[in-house]
Amino acid sequence: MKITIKDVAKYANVSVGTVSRVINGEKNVSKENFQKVLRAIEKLGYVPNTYARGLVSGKTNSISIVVPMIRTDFYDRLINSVDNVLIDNNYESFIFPLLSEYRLKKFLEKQSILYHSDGILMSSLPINKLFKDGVVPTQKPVVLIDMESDKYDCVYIDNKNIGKIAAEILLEKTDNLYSLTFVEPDNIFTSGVFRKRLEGFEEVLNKNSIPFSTNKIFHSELNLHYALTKSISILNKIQKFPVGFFATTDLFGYGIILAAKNLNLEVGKDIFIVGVDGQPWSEDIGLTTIKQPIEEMSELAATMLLDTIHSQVFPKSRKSIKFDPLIIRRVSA
Amino acid sequence: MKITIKDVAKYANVSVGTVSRVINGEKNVSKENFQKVLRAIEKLGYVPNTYARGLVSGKTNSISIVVPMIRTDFYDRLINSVDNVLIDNNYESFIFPLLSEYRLKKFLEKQSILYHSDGILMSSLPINKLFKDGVVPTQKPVVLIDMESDKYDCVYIDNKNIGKIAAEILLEKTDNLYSLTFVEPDNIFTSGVFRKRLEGFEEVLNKNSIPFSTNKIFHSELNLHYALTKSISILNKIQKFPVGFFATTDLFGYGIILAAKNLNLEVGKDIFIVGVDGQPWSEDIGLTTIKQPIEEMSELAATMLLDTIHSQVFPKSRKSIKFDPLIIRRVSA
DNA sequence: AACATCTAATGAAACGTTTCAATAAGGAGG
DNA sequence: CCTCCTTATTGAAACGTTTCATTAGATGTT
Repeated sequence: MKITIKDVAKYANVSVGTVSRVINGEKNVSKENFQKVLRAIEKLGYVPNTYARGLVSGKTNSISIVVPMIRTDFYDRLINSVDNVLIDNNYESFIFPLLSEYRLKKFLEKQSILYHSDGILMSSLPINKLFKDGVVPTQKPVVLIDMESDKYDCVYIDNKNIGKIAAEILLEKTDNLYSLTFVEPDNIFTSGVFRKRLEGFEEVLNKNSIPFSTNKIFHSELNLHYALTKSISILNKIQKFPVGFFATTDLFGYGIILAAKNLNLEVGKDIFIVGVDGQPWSEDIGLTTIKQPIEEMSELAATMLLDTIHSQVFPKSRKSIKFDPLIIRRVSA
Repeated sequence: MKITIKDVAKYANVSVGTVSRVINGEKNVSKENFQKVLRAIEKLGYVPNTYARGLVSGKTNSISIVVPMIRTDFYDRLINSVDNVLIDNNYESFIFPLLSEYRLKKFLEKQSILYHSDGILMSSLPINKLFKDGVVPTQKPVVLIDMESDKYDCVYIDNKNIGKIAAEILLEKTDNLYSLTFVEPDNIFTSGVFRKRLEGFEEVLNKNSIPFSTNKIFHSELNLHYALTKSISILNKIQKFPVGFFATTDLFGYGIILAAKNLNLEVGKDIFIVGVDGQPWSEDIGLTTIKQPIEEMSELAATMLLDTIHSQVFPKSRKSIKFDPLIIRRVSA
């Protein structure tokens, strides 16, 4: 049989209102009754019904985190950082990884369970491609991470700037420059970060009148196996050394380093490499990398979201917060 | 302003009961009224309130999927397969990756949102370590994937058997055998699959009186970088060839293959390798592997869970379903 | 002593659905 | 023409909370 708040009230010999106030940690409960209610809850094994709560209060003490996938370090760190903020505020999170076309379609509909939490945190998605006019189909507060929008609060890093920084670092060493990058399929999942990074890179080279055209840009899939194979074939073709590589993600930097070792090229002398992401293992392989402060960004975004949820003031002013990347120099450049 | 079922009823000039039946696809609605209601819903932008629904019906048309982490191919495939079953039944899924101690703690509590769906699908977790007496704190139906229990329906693969098969394959080639495996930390997240695989492997070797002790077992972390580095140092120490390796997961097989190529060893001649998982990329690198039929297992588990949810009969008979692994032979063994 | 203020507690209304008993209308079978 | 099903519809009860107006008593202020 189901235990309801009424059973608790009866057992503790108080009114349901009092039990409710105890559960929600509100004041105006005598110490004596507070204890009586706690004991009753414990004794009866009472668990508040989320649906009844949500129905009447409109609050659920939960938020939704929407991410394109969950197979990378990036989102792992993101989710953990958000959770850290939620703990302190007694919130829970639902994670919604898109993963497939089916899931995506579900999540675009306004009746999706995604929108039944108190707020939405969305990361690394092309909001303007996904939603008509870039508007998420909900009245609930929305905060974006690693995305830009003029309609919602957002916390992001300037990917173009990452490319610029990479160019500047590599130019200290050589102007014989190449890039290994990922061609994002032109689908609704992709936000174009790789393209933006490369744009920034090209911009600096152009400004310095250094020749850089499509024949200097190579492509890989997002796995080490492919990156390594590709890097070996690229390095075999290169005539002039030293050479510099902008790896638009650390993974590619890893592939290039492995290939270089395979071909007996000395990293930091014959070949210079700058990666992006600041993966923990980049240290082990001596990869110079440009790191995104994911933890800081995620925590700030979560805090902003909770603030908006709790705020009574409408409309709140929209904030757009840009973070600077962190440069981590190692032997590779 | 919020649009409720009453607004729809008024607009369509029918009763709320009729609107409810339309929403839920029940019969006994005239074609005319059906269309009128649909138009009203569209026009007013009505979205049913999940909380009101859950409160009165006790159903949510959603299930929870609990996984230890979400950064591997295994769970990616598992979730997609489950989703495929859910689509056909108009269900949605919530994914609960444990990820951190905090999340774990949350999910062990009986009031966790995890238990507010219609059923729970749990994968690859040490149920007896996590829950007292191996009992999940809910009355909702539970089905386990890649786990064994005498209390719940489960769909699993015999990991010990995987080790046995690996031994038999490698013994065709050589009895100079080693293993590269993962030492699962003795915490509440780990289910001991790696240990079981190795046990099966050792059992066959013992039966064949082949010397195999701890000095033949090497350990790696679960990332390619580590596996590769470790493999190189191992192969450098090995004197006698050919040599055979049981990689308790494909990832380690990959590391060994990369290391072998690095040291100019011919895979399939100087060195034999058997991996576990049947990752898609194992084909590209010619890795012989023992695959778990994740898709089949997951789909079956999801179907069983939905059956139990819809079943009126209690108690249902408990089922324990064991799958056989698939052997995929390639150049590496 | 009179009045205002604060704290603790109550009980009922409200939240937005589903479900169910009740009713009406139509058609089939005799 | 009567009875019995079947189909379509209604309106109200029920679900388990939170919230709010109300009350009562205790405390403080003039």
